Amino acid sequence: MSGTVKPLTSFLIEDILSVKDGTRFNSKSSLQNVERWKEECEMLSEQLCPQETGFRVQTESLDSSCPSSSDLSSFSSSGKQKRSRAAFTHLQVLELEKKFNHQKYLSAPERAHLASTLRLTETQVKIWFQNRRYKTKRKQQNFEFCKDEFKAEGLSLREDLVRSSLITTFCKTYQYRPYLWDYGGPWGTTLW
DNA sequence: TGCGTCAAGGCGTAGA
DNA sequence: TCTACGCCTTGACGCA
Repeated sequence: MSGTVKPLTSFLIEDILSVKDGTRFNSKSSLQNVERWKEECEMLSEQLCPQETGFRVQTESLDSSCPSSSDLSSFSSSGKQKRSRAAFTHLQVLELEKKFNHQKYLSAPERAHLASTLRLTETQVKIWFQNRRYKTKRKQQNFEFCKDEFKAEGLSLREDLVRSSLITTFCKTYQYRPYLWDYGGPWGTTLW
């Protein structure tokens, strides 16, 4: 795992989802990211799946930015091995998200299959799902917390969430749990 | 440069 | 004992 193989770009889950829903992430940078991501996906699709439309995953298309074990040779100045952080490609995340939308847990064979399809290790897929479940849970908890707080203040939730500037200040207080402002996600319909 | 995000590390727990 | 999980933290990275 190393940083020698750089991903095409950085991106956010929001970037992917805001392609479908351009109204939610309308900041300048978000739009730029979306455009950039669309271009990259189109490029990849053309490159790798010339006869197919959309963003179908093919094994060949997932030349992961996931570092190989041979890249583990980066060391810090102290001689300690530098910790690396793999950055999955857009398509990998897209497929993982799609799978997660259908099932929150994978069996071993399913995980193995998904891992080989996406050219990731089974551990990476396992950890991704683990982190994803935790992220969703935190988001849910955060929402419940905010909801309770607003109820306590006598505000009707959805309208006032939009209207009131209180939401800004309130949730800044809880910015250490950023997931509330993530996209709707698999359980997003229960949130928004 | 501070901050947010996220893959991965680490620890405790449960089930087979 | 092994494996996978939840929970929380760490460290790398990109952005404003």
